[in-house]
Amino acid sequence: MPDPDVIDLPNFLPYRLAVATDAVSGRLARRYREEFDLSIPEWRVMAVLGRFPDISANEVAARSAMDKVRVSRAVAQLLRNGHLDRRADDTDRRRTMLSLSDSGQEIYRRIVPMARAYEQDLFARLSAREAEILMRALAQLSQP
Amino acid sequence: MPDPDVIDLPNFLPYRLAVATDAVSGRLARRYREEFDLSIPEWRVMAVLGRFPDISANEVAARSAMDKVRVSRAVAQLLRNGHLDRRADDTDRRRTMLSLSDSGQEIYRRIVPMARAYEQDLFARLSAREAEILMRALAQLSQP
DNA sequence: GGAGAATAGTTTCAATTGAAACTAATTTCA
DNA sequence: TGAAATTAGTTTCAATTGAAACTATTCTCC
Repeated sequence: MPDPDVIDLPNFLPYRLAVATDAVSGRLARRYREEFDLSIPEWRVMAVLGRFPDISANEVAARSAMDKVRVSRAVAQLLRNGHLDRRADDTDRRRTMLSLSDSGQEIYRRIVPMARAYEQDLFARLSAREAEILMRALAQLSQP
Repeated sequence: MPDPDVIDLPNFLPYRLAVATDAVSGRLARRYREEFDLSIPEWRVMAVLGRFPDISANEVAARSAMDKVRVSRAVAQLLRNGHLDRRADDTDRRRTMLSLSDSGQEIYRRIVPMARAYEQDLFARLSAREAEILMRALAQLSQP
């Protein structure tokens, strides 16, 4: 029976979530950086474009849980590094359609198995039932 | 059966974790700021000192999953706002022992029920069994 | 005892971030 | 129409962050 006047940080859900995310994202970020010279925002942009080619920066933002500023900067960096192609949308010249360049596709082809393997290593710490419930619980907690 | 050459970001565990943490921490951070004028690092320092009074900044860092730089800055801000007392350790004058001041205890007394209530709102989205498994899974994922 | 290594905590510096302001283009509707 | 509002995307500005350097003190062990 926990003391109701005190909070034990390691058992406090928001703290535990943050610690788990730091651990999981931190390790992954290091590998993206070391093996592919990508930041997490850059990876997210590539992941979205690998799955949904030829969409606008706005659509990337909507599908990556990032605001347009972060997407804009990640896209700019990926363009500098030659990993994206960008073309103006003829019917709406405010929009620019993005897709992975050849070099971007090459990286994508290599990064996906690595990311999957990392995810599998994480799931290996859990039973199938735990994994399923975890994913469902995270979806619940993500709702506004 | 998912396509093994593509990653679907919304089902990718590290991404889902990050999104859930952003949502949960973001809402909480806003309330700490609006109701108590505290940042998350400042709240963590106070939470640790509420549970373990009179410990050093180093011990706070160890118990709050923050590095010493973040702790140092949070402590400096809390001192500026009068929420902490600091006294030099006589036996080791590098160390300084920290504890909540009267004003800090007053805030702590009010913030704990709010944090608990927020956590309860989160748990209300889950069954008891889901909650238990979630907490266990997060602990597993936090391991190095 | 005292030189060198280790530790507690702070400061500096550069990178990352989001809010707000901005530019350019499109849509709305009077 | 065309003026006002909206939207896509970028830039500016200030705040937050961590790594590395730093200061001050203590510990190690010859």
